[in-house]
Amino acid sequence: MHCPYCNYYDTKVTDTRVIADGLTIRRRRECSKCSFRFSTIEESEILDLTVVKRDGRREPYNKDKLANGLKHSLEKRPYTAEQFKSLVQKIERDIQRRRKTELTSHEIGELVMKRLKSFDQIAYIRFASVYRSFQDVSGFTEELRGLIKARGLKASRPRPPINKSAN
Amino acid sequence: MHCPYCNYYDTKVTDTRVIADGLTIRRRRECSKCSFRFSTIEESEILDLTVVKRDGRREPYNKDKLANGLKHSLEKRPYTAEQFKSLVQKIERDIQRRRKTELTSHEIGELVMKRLKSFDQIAYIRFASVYRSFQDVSGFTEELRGLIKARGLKASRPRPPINKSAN
DNA sequence: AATTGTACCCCTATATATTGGGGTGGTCAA
DNA sequence: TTGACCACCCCAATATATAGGGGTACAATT
Repeated sequence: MHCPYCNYYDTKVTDTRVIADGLTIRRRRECSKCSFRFSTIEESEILDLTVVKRDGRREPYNKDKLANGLKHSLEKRPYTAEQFKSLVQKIERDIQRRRKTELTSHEIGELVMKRLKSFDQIAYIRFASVYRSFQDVSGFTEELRGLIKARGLKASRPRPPINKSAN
Repeated sequence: MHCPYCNYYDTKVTDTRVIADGLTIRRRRECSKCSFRFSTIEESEILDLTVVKRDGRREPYNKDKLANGLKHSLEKRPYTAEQFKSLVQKIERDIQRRRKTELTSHEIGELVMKRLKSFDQIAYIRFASVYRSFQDVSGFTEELRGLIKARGLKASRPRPPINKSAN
């Protein structure tokens, strides 16, 4: 990896730590030429997945689009950056567990809903009303009714930013 | 690094490629237990920098905040994801070249402006009007006058998404 | 005032990743 | 329809990173 300071092509690793539940590697690197030190992060990334949209168009999977959709549903809702990151990681893990090179945006939407439901119920309803409304209105209103009855529409408290074992 | 599929702690690298002008390493990994294959990305990350805000409060540097500020200035402006990423990388490189563990938000704002000026002049003006307005109004209006005269307020065309040599 | 967490630093033996070669299939643009 | 580009696949020799130890400093939290 190149040096961010002088752009020399060769840098060496001086320290390696596994962090965040083993999902991330943090390295400390040093430039072979100017000795500049810097940190790097290695993380899993979904690179070769094609998303098939409702109209049939296909496009490369894009983490930012997932994150933006989630942020939209979570607008003005209480959550920390760590909690959000963990949510995205869980959804991406669900995607990877499908072992597919193509997924429909609807399939991804279902995975998102599954995780959102236990993360923040208000966001879940917002998201679901977009992704499901035109498919099973009756089932969705049932769901809504159930939530209202059970919890009086209070959102579930976002969990503390602790990554427990796999989920 | 743990396996995203079965969460086993040990995965092995099967392939390594340096990409994006040497600023990024893409690895292909395989789980020692379930043989699941996945990709990872290693990138430079600024972890130990404290930002001193105008009111004196100090907080850890946060790439997302930088990105959000930029996106705000670039609202409705034409640019690609690659161009945006390259812009953020350049600014972070400028930050690293300062070799400081603390920077004021004003200093970061200056670095942002320097890069934004050649990226998109409309965004530059938007950003500058926030970061500079209360400090040197006369200098800023001079700047504006110059831009209007020289270019009739047309933004510079975002460059094609090619990363040339260091800058 | 004490504790937790994070980034950072250093060290060493062992195991692992890397580089460079060669190659496939798919998508996108010319 | 041809070429470019990207993610992916495989192999083998060499060089490099890793894990695990132990440690400092600082900030935020309790």
